[in-house]
Amino acid sequence: MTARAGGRLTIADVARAAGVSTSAVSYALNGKPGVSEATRARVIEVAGELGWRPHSAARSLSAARTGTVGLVLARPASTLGDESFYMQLITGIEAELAEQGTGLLLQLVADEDACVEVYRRWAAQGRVDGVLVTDVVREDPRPAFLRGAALPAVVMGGEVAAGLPRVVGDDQWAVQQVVEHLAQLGHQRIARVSGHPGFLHVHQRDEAFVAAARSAGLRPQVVPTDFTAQASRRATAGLLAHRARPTAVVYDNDVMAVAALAAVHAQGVRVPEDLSLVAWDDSTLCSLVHPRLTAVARDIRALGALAARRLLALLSGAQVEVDEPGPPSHLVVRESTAAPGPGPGLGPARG
Amino acid sequence: MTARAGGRLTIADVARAAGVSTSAVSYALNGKPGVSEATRARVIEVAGELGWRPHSAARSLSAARTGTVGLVLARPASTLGDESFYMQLITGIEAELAEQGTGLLLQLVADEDACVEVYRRWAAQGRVDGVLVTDVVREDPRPAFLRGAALPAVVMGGEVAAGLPRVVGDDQWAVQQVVEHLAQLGHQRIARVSGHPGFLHVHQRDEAFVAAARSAGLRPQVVPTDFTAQASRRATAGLLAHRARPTAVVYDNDVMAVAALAAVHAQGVRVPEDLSLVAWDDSTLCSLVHPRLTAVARDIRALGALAARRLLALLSGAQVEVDEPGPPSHLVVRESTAAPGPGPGLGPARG
DNA sequence: CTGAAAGCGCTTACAG
DNA sequence: CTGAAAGCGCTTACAG
Repeated sequence: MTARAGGRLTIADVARAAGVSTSAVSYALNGKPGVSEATRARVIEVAGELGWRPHSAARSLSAARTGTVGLVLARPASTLGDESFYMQLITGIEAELAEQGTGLLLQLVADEDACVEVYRRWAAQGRVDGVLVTDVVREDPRPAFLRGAALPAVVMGGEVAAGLPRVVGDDQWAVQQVVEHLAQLGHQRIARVSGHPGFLHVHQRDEAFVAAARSAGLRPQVVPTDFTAQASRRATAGLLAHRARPTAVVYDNDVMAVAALAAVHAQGVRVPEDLSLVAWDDSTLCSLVHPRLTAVARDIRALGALAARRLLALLSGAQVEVDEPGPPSHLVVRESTAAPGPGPGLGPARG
Repeated sequence: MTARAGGRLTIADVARAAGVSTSAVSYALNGKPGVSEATRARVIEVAGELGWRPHSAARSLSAARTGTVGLVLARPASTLGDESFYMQLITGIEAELAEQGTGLLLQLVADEDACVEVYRRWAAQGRVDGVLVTDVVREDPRPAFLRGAALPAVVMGGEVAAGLPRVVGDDQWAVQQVVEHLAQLGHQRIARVSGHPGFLHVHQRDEAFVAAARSAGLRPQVVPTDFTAQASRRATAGLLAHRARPTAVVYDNDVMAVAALAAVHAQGVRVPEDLSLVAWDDSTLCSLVHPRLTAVARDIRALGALAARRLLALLSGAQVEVDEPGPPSHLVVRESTAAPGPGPGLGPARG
């Protein structure tokens, strides 16, 4: 009942041990008709005893499916490390894939064009059965390529029509919740320190923010950044230097919000008495600091899992809706937001 | 010059287009002897024009190598997301692998036993050429399995003999730097809020900490945790409640250090006037807070890259040393460490 | 230096 | 329900 010395255990070994043909083993293990239930059970038992598993490459070659899904991330290494978003997303994706015995091939690249090159190579090599796409940018070359290359794909969190199946966010709704929260507290001038405007979700949050603020009678400002702590400090300092400074600022990630908190704190600006702060994408980090940050929370893991499940469905030939809503956002109100101070005076000199 | 309709482009198409045999194409593309340089050049050109790439599964099956390396992480999803360590490590690994055209298969599991199950499956399926191992625990089942399964592996950051090639850290040296720094500032009682004691590197840092403190004439304390912010707050509160409270605390990750900073700050304890804080594994987070945290910095990306390079060398049959030093640690002194306050009095009531 | 052929380990029509 | 055989797309001895 052991493999021949030096060799790999193959389907032939299992067939021999079970006293059936190799095709019977294949049918039995893959849950296909063509074998009696008695034979199927015996084959499964024998395979288990021997510890045989179908050779991945052989199966891929004959079945024309790899059992692997690809994820290419086009963000700087520092961003990937600092924002828990990506690891949470990967965790969610992986959990779903693992459940179905599918592997995750991960590659990190510099930009969307490099991303397309990876897709092109993977498609030519038959390396993956499909890919998961995130961080769609304006004029993103990926959707068009993926449609043309016949490489199945699901876009995560994209807000615009990409012509690909998508798990869509509810950013617009979430932006409204944030603005309403600030309006109810009595804020009149609110600002948004946003991420890189090339990202579609950033652009759409920007527009939603301005629209929601105006319709609530507030005066909005938007400052674009590159998602880094340094850019956040600079943007925040710029906002606070104005005569008509905002009394509340919404940041596009947790790192920028926390960096701003520390920076304004060091200048004697009190949060939330002098300035209210909101972070987008709640994280452990937001609860780590003092005061804890009010934040827009999403179940990123669920987003990843949902996208993975959809891709697997797509690969198994199921009909899938083009758009499916992702996990809902909700505002987690903590201590960093409160009613604005009495007047334009700001800082420790006040009171 | 195009593939036949509906079909995949194969080596036969390239051979036909170049007017040679398929074996000549294979030799030419793989840089093997057996073709003239003129033929090789023409084949490469034709393959490029057609956009042909060897089919991954076919190559794996015949060449008995997958061009893929595996990484299994056995940590809770929250830890993976919160600590930038993992994404930095993956970034470093991936950069090195990508350069050599090797893929990274990533899987997340609950514990070391589940990790072994994945290795077992991968080995049986011929899914990867080798694996990278991190977070070695006491009585870790993985090294023994990997040696037995003939699955090539390199251990990252392990400090003990695992019988596998390792990229080793310099934790002992780093601990000494931290302790010396605190001793020079005049601290007498120092504590270490360490991670889960099951991890070998944690255990070894614990021992090194106690030894270094004693030999410097200091009084050390060690409190084990599970690496979470909550455990850090509890451990820190416990330390500060003692009569002979420490005047400096070293935390085993950035999240715990930042959580403790916020917690003691909320209680009126000033950092560094009343309490000095040190974080292990510097990160963006450590520079985000106020005061910025003194921290032990390592080039995690370089660690990942080095381990990946070693594994690739191992796979290509090169002789590799069993132990190779990883990137050196160094102490980054910032504002969270200073000389201890004048007496046992602590908190806002003082002075 | 080149070509025809076997073989990697599966899956899947196809005939019994 | 079962078995013999072709085929997936490469690599690699082996004979010319």
